[in-house]
Amino acid sequence: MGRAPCCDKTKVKRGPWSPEEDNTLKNYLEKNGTGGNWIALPQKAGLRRCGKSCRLRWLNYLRPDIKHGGFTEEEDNLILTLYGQIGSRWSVIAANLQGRTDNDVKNHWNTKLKKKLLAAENYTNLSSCCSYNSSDLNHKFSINSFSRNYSTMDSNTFTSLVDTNLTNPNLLVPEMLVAESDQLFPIPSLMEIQENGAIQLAQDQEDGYVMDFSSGISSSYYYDLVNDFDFQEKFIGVDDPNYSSSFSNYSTLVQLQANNIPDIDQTFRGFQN
DNA sequence: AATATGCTCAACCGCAGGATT
DNA sequence: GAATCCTGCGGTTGAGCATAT
Repeated sequence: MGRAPCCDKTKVKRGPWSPEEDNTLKNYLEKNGTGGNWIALPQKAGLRRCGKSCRLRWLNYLRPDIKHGGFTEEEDNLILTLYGQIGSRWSVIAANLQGRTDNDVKNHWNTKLKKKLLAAENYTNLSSCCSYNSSDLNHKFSINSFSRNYSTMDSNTFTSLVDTNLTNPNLLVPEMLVAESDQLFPIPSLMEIQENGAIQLAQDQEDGYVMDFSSGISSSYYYDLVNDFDFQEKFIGVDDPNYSSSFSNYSTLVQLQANNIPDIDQTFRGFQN
């Protein structure tokens, strides 16, 4: 047996809402609320609309706390970050952006951000696939390492890929790991990070933690720490010719990310040398 | 100026899943 | 426990506007 339709489509109006309909719906909801039943609402409010349509119109357009207008750079960065972590769960992403609806975020993604990301990924080449095992630490890592050629990427595109505002507290930077060709360099220990600070470490380890191919391809990475030492690759910074001081940019990001770890001891427990 | 093409975003659709009967 | 109702969600569509040819 199929589902009964939510309303009789021959008897309801469809398509764009008129200002009069908007006023009717807004006035009704401000006075009475939804009454816990969107299906019955249009009849009570005197609208020839489907309940689902009323709900959508209210949630996506008429609500007083809706933010209309273009997305800021900060919002773009947050969407990109969250999409990388949870995918197309627009309602969850929208919940992190005050005044934005899932529909807004989804539209923005489909029309702007997806293209931005695809353009960026055209610069992405798989360079190697490595694994790092440490019996001392009793943990195993399996890491896919990618290198990206940013040499021709404009700085706006580059900036849009980096969560410079660090708005998501779940983002962690437990390690820096850099590969040169297929070789992996050691991951700095917690002790080293605590004693020297991430900036100092990055500056001290120019040859170890930053790839610098003569071809112009260079990259650095940080990793999310998720679910019991399961690492997810994230991008942090590059040696980009468009940046006069790209290495200091990278170091700053590492430091900011390190500061953002709420409980570094807890994060690294079991990891230390 | 006319037409084609691309872009934006409001609105719709169908499904999943929780609540209710 | 099954059937039905209702809400919320993500995917998709298409009208209207902007820009290119």
